Amino acid sequence: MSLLKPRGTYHHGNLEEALIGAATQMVRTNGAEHLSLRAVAAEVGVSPSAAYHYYPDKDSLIAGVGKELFERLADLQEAASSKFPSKNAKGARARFRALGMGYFEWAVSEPNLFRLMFGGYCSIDFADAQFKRQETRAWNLLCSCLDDLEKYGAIDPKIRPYGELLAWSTVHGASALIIEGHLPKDSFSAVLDGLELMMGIRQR
Amino acid sequence: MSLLKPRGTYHHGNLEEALIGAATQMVRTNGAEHLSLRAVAAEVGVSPSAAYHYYPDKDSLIAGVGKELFERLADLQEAASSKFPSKNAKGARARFRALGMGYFEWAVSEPNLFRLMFGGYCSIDFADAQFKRQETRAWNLLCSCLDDLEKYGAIDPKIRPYGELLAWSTVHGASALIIEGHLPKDSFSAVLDGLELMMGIRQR
DNA sequence: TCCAAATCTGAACGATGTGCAGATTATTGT
DNA sequence: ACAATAATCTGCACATCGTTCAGATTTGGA
Repeated sequence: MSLLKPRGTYHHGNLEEALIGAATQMVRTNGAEHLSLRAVAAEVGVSPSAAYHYYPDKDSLIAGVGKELFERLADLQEAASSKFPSKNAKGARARFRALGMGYFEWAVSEPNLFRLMFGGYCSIDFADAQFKRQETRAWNLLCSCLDDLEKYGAIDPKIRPYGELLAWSTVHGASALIIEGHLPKDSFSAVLDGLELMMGIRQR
Repeated sequence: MSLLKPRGTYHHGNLEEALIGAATQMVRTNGAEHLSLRAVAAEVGVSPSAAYHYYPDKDSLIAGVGKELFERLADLQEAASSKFPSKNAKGARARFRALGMGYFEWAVSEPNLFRLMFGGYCSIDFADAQFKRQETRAWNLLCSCLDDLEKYGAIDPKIRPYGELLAWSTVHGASALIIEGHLPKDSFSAVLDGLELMMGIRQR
């Protein structure tokens, strides 16, 4: 179903999703801080007030965008994850790297969307079931990867309890610092190298 | 010198700094996304246009706030650093922990200011000398701490080359994820424990 | 003392988020 | 098939915002 309302019609037919779609696109290119509700409505071919039937205010619309983005990120992680079978130490290690790299590449390729998710631009209700499910899904991918590494003796067992926390913090921190220009882009692979070294992640 | 212009006067006398001060305070409590140039001017007792004599637009004012905040953070790190002499392994370790804790506590106690600095809200000119100096100052504190740890054999030499990158990324990432509600507040000490463990940072 | 530079005001413009009354279309019950 | 009701959308209005610009006020130097 199209995002733009056919002219001559009164009902859009798909407004809620169309608004999210247009808003996502506009945040993607202009940044969340420059998003205009009126521009989103115009893009979709609808009056500004129409949006208020689905979202009580602009912040809620942005939160809606955010919720969808967490789903996209979890999908990305799942795709990266499923590329590497992880039936042995080598596979688990490749999966770990793919998860980190996927996270970083998402951040670098879509900095405005990444900022929207993690920069305090959107006030998602953290009790929201849909959101919780997506974040848990991504978190579990990381956990099971670490579990595999442990199973194959490919991670320092002393470090294992800190694994999820450290991996996410480090990868997220490096990604954030890089897209904001505080660290050079090419430093990420070094971060990942260092992280694997520190965690005792090795083949075999 | 006061921030509010005495009524009955025409010239403020200290507008540039007063604007930054008022803006900082308002960002601190309301967040950068809700900062109003007009409100800042009113707070200082001046017409909105007056600000344009010192800052070409609102973004520049926010950037000015940001620049000052990086100075404040470097000061904080310096204070935390100088509390721990680092004349031996134990001291160097305490200093490392103080640097990490100081960074985190700053983030947690002033989330809106932290977001302004690192969330893409302010477009600081990274070539700006004043900014560069402050960021370098903080970076050097971390480097010399790691150097000390190395000197006293209190860090895994294999890890040392990745030290600054990993420490900053991890501490920053955990801080950011925590203030945005993605991780519980009390997880930070675990992150720091894990980081020290991973880096082979130990007493003696 | 007088002139130039620095500093600030006031009014104005277009754009924005949001509320509300009412118009238009879809859906449901009979 | 038709009427009543709900869902959806429009148009207008209002306050606020960032920004511009002509001009008022003050300061400092020759």
